[in-house]
Amino acid sequence: MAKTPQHGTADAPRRDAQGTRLRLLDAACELFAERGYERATVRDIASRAGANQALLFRYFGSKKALFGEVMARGGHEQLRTTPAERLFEVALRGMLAGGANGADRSLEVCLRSIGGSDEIAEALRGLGEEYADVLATLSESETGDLRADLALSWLLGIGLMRVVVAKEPLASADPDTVCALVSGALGNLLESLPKDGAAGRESGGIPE
Amino acid sequence: MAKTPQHGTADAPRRDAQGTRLRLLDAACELFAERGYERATVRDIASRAGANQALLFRYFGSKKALFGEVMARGGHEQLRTTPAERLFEVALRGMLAGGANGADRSLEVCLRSIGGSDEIAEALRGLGEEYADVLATLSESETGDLRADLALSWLLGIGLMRVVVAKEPLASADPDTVCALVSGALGNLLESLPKDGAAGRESGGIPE
DNA sequence: ATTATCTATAGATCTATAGATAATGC
DNA sequence: ATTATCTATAGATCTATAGATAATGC
Repeated sequence: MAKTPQHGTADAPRRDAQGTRLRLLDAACELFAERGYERATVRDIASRAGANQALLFRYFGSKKALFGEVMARGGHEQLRTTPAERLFEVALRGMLAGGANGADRSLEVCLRSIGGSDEIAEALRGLGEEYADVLATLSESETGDLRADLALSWLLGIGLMRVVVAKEPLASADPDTVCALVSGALGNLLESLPKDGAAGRESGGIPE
Repeated sequence: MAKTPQHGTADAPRRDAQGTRLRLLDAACELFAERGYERATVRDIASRAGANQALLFRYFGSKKALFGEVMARGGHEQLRTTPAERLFEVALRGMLAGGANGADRSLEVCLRSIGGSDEIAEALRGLGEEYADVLATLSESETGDLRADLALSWLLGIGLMRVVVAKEPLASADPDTVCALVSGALGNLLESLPKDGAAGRESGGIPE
């Protein structure tokens, strides 16, 4: 029983500040997504990271600061790398997958943390702002911003009922089926351009 | 300063167990809706009710039991008194009003309390079950139950973004505008009956 | 005498910090 | 010697309870 390595990887040094920091960040991301901000205690997080609880404060300062780093880390690559017209479906599929692959769990983390503190609501508002801004470009309507908010609301509501509340049959529904139903209903909302192509538009439509 | 009545109503007796119980229930309903289950402490609730904190336990046993009574009290009259085809709009308008009139705040309370404990998620699942069951009767599709869940998800997502997160422009949007946009997009989802009236249906449609 | 109300406090968490311990690098 | 890690605990909440106090009804 001598030399038992406390950490998962085989060749990790016994004292590795950067490694411990990263494991804490990973553990926090998981636990925040599983239980939300409030219910994931710093001791739980440190325990899952195989680290001492005091190190969490040494490396991040406070639990809130750790939450901030978790939210910032996902980096919202999804937002930057996904073209606007595909963003909704990609985000929806990520939510339906529930972090199975390397999906961005930022929205999920927010959903589970709602009501915890005002900072959490602000974090979700900020994240929602970014998504809605992109979605708003899809609609040329005067109410494009509102339509984008409504689309985002649906996305989050589905995540809430499926992932957090586990309402059946939605919780076990096939992602393709859900996507098809939602996309169909949402088509009319986001693409305000009449499909029959009313005359008078200056820039010609770019066919796919 | 003698004889200062501690309670709001003028002619209330100084010792009134039933009255105190009711004030506690009202205060709990308000505070749960404002802050969610976790952040509304028993001392806050007792304070708003103008009662001693110990009475809350005497009359309800525990904070969870009080929450249960609050959720049960609304009685979901909305569910019983509203015809299925109007339920979605009525519930949506209630959510958009945010308890301004005597609207049922049960869904709002749930939304703000999500993530607090498993019992809360169960409460929302149970309430969602009742709403979804009614909404499912609107669709004759094979996926009617799923469609109902998706409609309910949208309703809750809108409540989440508007009431809890306060995302603009949704938070300040005109209820009529929101209703029109959502109803328009949802029409295709819930009423699976083809509008062009495919032949072969046994019961004749009842015209409005 | 009954019982609605109040005081005081137990007991369980949870975040955060101060200071001790021990593994590494020079 | 430096610094990653650990121990112990302060300090702040919050739910819940035991027992004292005081307003009502007979």
